[in-house]
Amino acid sequence: MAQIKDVAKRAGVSVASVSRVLAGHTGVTEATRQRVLEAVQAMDYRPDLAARRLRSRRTDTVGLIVSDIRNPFFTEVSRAVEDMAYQNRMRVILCNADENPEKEALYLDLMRDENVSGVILSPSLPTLAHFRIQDYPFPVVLVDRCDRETTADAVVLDNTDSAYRLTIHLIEQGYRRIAFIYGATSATGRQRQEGYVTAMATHGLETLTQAVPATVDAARIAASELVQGSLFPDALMGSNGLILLGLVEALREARLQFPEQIGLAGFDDLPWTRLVEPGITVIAQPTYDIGQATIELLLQRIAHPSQSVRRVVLRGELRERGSSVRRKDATL
Amino acid sequence: MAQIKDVAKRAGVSVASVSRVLAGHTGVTEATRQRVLEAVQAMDYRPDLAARRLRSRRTDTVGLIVSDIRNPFFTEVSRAVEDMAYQNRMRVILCNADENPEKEALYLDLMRDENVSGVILSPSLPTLAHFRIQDYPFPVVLVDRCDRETTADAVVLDNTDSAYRLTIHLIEQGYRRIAFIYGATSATGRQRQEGYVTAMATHGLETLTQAVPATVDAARIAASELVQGSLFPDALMGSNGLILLGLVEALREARLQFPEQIGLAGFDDLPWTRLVEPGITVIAQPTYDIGQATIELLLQRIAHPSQSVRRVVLRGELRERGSSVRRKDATL
DNA sequence: CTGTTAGCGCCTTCAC
DNA sequence: GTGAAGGCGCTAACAG
Repeated sequence: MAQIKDVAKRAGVSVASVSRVLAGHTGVTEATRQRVLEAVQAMDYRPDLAARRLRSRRTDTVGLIVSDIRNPFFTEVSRAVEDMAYQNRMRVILCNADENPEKEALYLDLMRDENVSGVILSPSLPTLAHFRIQDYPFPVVLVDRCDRETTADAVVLDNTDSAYRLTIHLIEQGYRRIAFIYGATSATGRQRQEGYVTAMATHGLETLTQAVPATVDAARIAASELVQGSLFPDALMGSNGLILLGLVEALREARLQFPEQIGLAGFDDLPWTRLVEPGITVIAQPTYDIGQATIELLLQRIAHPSQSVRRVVLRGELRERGSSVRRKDATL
Repeated sequence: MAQIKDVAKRAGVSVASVSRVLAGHTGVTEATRQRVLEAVQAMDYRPDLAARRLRSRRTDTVGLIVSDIRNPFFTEVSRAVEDMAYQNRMRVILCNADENPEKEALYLDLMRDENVSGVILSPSLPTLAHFRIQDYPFPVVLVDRCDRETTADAVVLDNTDSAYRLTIHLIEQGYRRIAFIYGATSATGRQRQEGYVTAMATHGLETLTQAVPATVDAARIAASELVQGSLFPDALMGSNGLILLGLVEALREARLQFPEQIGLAGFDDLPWTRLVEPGITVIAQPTYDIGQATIELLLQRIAHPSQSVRRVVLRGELRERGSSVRRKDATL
């Protein structure tokens, strides 16, 4: 492997000049610049990143800690982060916390060891509860999940408002006993539940909520009990794509047709929500945009460590489909 | 930040001893070992990875270059890789090539710059065609995609055989004019197409194949033309989950019911294939196992650079569902 | 504008 | 068994 001094020798300059040219510093004669670049090219010189990182004390690396990589929401966010990061000459270290606070802590610790330039994190509820930005030696931008109280850069959906609009939609379609099944491990689920509660209260309706671990199976089991119990909901709402999937499975098992026998709506416009007849009404999240906004916020923060804390809130879009059409016997 | 010399000072030993203890070397008195560990603990000392990497010339980092992170197959593979890698004290650098050979080349180059310990790659067809393991200064294990000719460690599905079995299943169910729509950018698609062709030939049936870019939209458009054209297929097969999704969309648009009006089957047992009535017949891939086997192979290769090349072939599992049930008018 | 040089923090011979 | 010392390859401060 060619080293910087080999390049310097070949170009007939000092290592400092080579370094300067490669760093894009000004104050180098065009002539030397050319000679250096030529030598670099000829020798296929590649700076040793370990050495550079040791010397410069920066890694140009972003840590991405997602709650659950299997959730298509996070997949798409990761894709956006990855795209933008490499465009900005940054590496991405991927970590999947599997909704496990201990793993989150472990990975955050690892990020410290790695001396990353910054971290993107979608914290679980326990982590978020104790989260203080000043506990970390690197900038952190939260994505998807954050509290009103959290003092940190963040990019989130308008969760409460979106859930409110979705609930109102169901109410307007004539549903009354609407049950809300939501993920207990995230701030997002809770905020969406708040929106649901507010909407129900506005119309003087009783609420019916159920917190579950954010998995398909947990949602399926909870929904099964709900529809077969004595509470007789006339519509089901799920707080995210995985939970919504569990609800559909439960309704299939119970042989309940939607919207004829029970209404259905949820979050995340996943491909299958259009394919399951007659289509499922959802709030679509601008997932790629969320990821993009997050990495942009992080890059800005890295560039300007002391700029004021920002929160970017993106709007969810209601996509009405067959699963929530007006009940024949509805009376408003 | 505490450094190794601070720890040494506090423990009353030399930096060499600290280094030895931390590296788990033998030949250190239990007494000094204890004093060092105590000091490390007390000072919350963390070795500087950049320095360690420069000095040791190894990064303990794995590069993961997937074709398309949105494909749930690769999501699950990534999850397994990530799990196992961190369990083995390795970092994972994530790269999403988006089925783009240029991006693949770019990322492979980047892996070289990063001096990674090894790379996991799911190559596009062009990359695979020119792929020679000796062109890279690090071990590479291929995942999901590889040719018969490729001389490299690899973990793949029994693509040809699985496709053969799936096709035979359709034939046995009475389908005759079976069309196969497959991803043109991967060896996988082509191998599955071979299995289809073999199965059709076995029964003296005419083949009907269509290569498309491996995206939902491309598959949808191709399928639309196919079912509305003059070739009148009586069944459709898709070579992976994204393509299968496109096929379903096309059938919906054309208002063709499966299995009544047309049979349907494909690859990848995604959640929605059970939910789309009456369920879609698929070959299920052991995705997590594939990922796990891949990283294990890579770790072995890193440990034993000169061990013989290995190929791990995992078996796909046929899951029969309603979309391929026997046609009423079938005559074998 | 260019070159010389002193480290960045750690590991690892090599003596003792 | 332990310590002293020389780099790993690069950047940046300083001097010219």
